[in-house]
Parts: sequence; C-alpha cells; structure tokens
Amino acid sequence: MYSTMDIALAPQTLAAMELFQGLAVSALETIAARTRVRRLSKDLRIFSQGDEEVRAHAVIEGGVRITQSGSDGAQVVIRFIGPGEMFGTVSLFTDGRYPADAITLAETLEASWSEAELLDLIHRHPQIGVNVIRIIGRRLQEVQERVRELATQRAERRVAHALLRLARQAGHSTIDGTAIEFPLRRKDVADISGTTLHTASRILTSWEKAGFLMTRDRRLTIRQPSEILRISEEAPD
Amino acid sequence: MYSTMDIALAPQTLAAMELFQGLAVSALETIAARTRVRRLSKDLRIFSQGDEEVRAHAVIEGGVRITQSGSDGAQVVIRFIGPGEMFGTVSLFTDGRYPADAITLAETLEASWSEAELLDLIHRHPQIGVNVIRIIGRRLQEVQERVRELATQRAERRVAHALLRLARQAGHSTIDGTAIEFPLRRKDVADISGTTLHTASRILTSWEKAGFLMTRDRRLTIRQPSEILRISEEAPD
DNA sequence: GGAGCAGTTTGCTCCAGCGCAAACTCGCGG
DNA sequence: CCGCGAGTTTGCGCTGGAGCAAACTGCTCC
Repeated sequence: MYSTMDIALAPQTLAAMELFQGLAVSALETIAARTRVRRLSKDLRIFSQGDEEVRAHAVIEGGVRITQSGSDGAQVVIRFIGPGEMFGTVSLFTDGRYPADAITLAETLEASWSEAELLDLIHRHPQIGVNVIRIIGRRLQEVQERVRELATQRAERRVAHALLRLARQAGHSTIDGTAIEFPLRRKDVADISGTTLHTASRILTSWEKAGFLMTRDRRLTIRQPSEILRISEEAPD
Repeated sequence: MYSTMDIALAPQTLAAMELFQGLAVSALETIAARTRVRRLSKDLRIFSQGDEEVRAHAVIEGGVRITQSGSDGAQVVIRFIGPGEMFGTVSLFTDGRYPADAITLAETLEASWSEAELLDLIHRHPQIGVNVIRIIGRRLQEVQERVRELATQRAERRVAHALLRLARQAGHSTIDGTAIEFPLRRKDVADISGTTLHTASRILTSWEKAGFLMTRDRRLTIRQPSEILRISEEAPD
C-alpha cells in the first residue's frame, strides 16, 4: 500500500510548496525533519469524509482527487490536487473532520503534518499562517467562480473551463501540447464540470475528432489551447 | 448616504462577531477604538468588484448582498451577510482586489478595518488570525456544498436549501414563524439558488399558496420549516 | 485465449426549466 | 387620482442535456 520509511525530503522540495512560500531555507530544513512523507499506490484512499484524525496534507508528486458526497448519494469532485498543493487542511481549523474523500489518482508522493505540528509551525513561522489564509482564500474565490459557472453557463463551456483550469494547475508541456499530469476518466471530467458521464464523453470525443486534444492512457493532452479557450469564452447566445 | 461620526461601539457588540470569538474584553475595548463604524442607507454600494482599496468589513445591523459577475454579464449572488458576519476579507490576503460587489439590503450598521489595522490586530491577537482561517474555511465548505447542490439537485430543492440557509443565518422568530431579517426580491432568491427569476417566482408562489411561507414587504417568513425541509431532502427520484 | 470487467461511445427519448412575452400589482410622485 | 416604474406572476414553446440502454474497446486475471 504505502511506505513511510527513509524518504529524504530536500528543503527545496518544501520551498516549491504553496504552504511554505517566503520561508528561509534554514526554517525549511527544520520543517523537513518534522514532515511525514509517504509513497502511496494508485487508487488509495488517503482519508474519508467524516474521519476525525485530521492531518494537513500536500502532494509532492502525482495527484489526488477530492470528492464530496451528500446525504443523498450524489457525489461531485471538489478539485484535483497536483504537485505542490495542499489538501485536507481546512478541517484542522473548523470541525476536526475531513469534509471530503481523498483518493490518489496515480502513484503519489505525499507529505503531511499532524494538527499539533502544523499549529506549532504556524506559531514559529507566522508566515505559514498567512499562507494558509492565502491558499484557502484563493480556493474560496475559485469555488465561487465555479458556482457562477454552474449557475449560468452551459455544459460545453464548463468542460472547457475545467480543462483549462486543470492544465494551468497540473499541466506540463510536451511535444504534442500541454499534458495534464494525472490520469482522468471521462467520469472525472464530468464530475468536475458538473455534468454527466455521457455529456462529457460526447464533448471530449468531439474535441478529439476536431484535433483540439488527445487522450492516451487516461491522460489528456491539450493540443490547441486557443480553441478550448475560444469555446470557454463563447457568447451565451 | 452614510455617517461615520460618533457612533459608540460597545465591546460586547464586537464580542458577538465571528471575527472576535475568544478574545478578552480588554482586547475588545482597544479594538473598538480602532474600528471605523458607519451607518449606511439602503441600496448603497459598499465596494465594487475590482476595487483596490480593500478593507475588512463586518455587519453589525442590517444586511449586505455579495454578488459576483463574470466577464460575460452573468451574475450570481455569492451570499448574504447578516449581523455579526464578516465580508470582503479574503481580498486582503490574496490579490488586494475585491472579488465581488457588496450592496446594502436595508439600512445597515457596518464596521470595517484597513488592511494595516487588521494585520496589526492579527499580530497582537493571533487568535484573530485563527478566527479568519476558521471563517474562511467554513465558508469554503459551504460554497463547496453549494457546488454539489448546483451540480446534482433540481431547482426546487436548491431554493428550499437556500431558504433554510438564510433562515439559519439571519432568521429571527416571530409569531408567524421564522422571518428573514432583510428584504429579498424574487430575483435575489433566484440568483442565490442558481435559477431564474421565473422559476423562483413560481416555486415561492406555490409555497405561499400551500401556506409554507409568506412574503410581506419583500421580507420572507417561513411558516412551516418542516415542509421546506422535507422538500430540501426529497429523494431525487 | 477467452471470460470478465472497467471505462467509453453513441443512439434515442423525454422533461425541467430557460427564455420570451404579456398581464398584473403596488407604491410613489406629481 | 392617475401615470409610471419596479417587481411579480403566469402562459407557452423550445431545447440542452439528463437518463436509459446497448454496443464496443481494451485491460487484467485465470
């Protein structure tokens, strides 16, 4: 399943994380020593909605899918977490229960801190506290934008937006275009765009036929970002 | 328009705010002195999306509507702010621009702090920083729930949820039932539920006819919360 | 190598609710 | 008292996309 042991964590790895922006290298060295690092296999559940033993997590390599389900069975993807990003942190400060499920999308290297450790770190380095506010604040703005999209835009535009967001967040350039790091099923794209598997499949397939993107081995590569962008900005009429 | 002068701010007023939970009375007295308080008339724009002179705000009495508009004209209500709640705070920590518009729903008493003041307060009273994280975190969870609703539930359930949320947030008991403090037009209800004026009007009218709620002078009173609750929890099929 | 399974594609039907249009209510100012 | 404007109600037609069903693809594990 996973291995904790002997994974050396370089300070510059921490420096690349949103959580530790603006910290001195000396501080990072101390933090590295207090970090639990694990290598996780694909499709592993890191935590479940409602779990009470909360930790703050961050992805170093790979990716994690965060999903939330309601009292009815309905489920949506809250977001995908790529390298350098944190997850599961809000629960430390609110009710001490994870508000969602976290599952690895691929083999993933994950760092995490217990509540006590994180609070201690914030105490020693107030900048970390400000970073937490910044991260959560930015995420709040993103989710609010998603609310606006869901309420006012149609499925094709939402899928286009979702892809661009993913590319910005976890895309890396290849010979063919911008590839999204982690594997995505059609269902994932549907859940993050607020539509159904069927509609998402239709839309993505049509874009593949038009040459805007390609899927290989569950991984999406955007070949013509300009076209996706155009769709994401199309007039409502 | 508004008057700033000579509004005495009692420490216990501050103590009732989410931002100052857990602070000593002595601290609150100092804070009161550093707070700008204004009485604002109805329908006054407190700030606009994109404004760069950001402050942190809180409502003491009355209410504020927070709306966001996209590059296309589409607009949604992000949330309504009732007594004791903060607004416009996230922008202090992200990009220094308000991400939305804020307009008073009624005559409103508002407190606010400049960026420098708030940062100084957080520095003196770290608990305030933790409170900010808690507030933003809770709001993030709420918005994520709204995303789930928008993606998976139909209009009637969403309107029901929205009303219950508003009642919890800004409701007070009257002889007829739970009344929502501030005036709401049909359009407001539509925008917060992610539907259209027409659909919202139809739904609310049908509930009025069924006796579940009443509107008087733009103010909604929920007479049979159990019925609204039932609708909000109805099975999808 | 074939049975089984997870994920995808595609055709078809149906309806919630959007969009448009028109009538109606009510408070306000002249 | 009347006209006006803002907000609301209601009727009606149209359609995006949800929902269902079925075929297809390409794995993984016996």
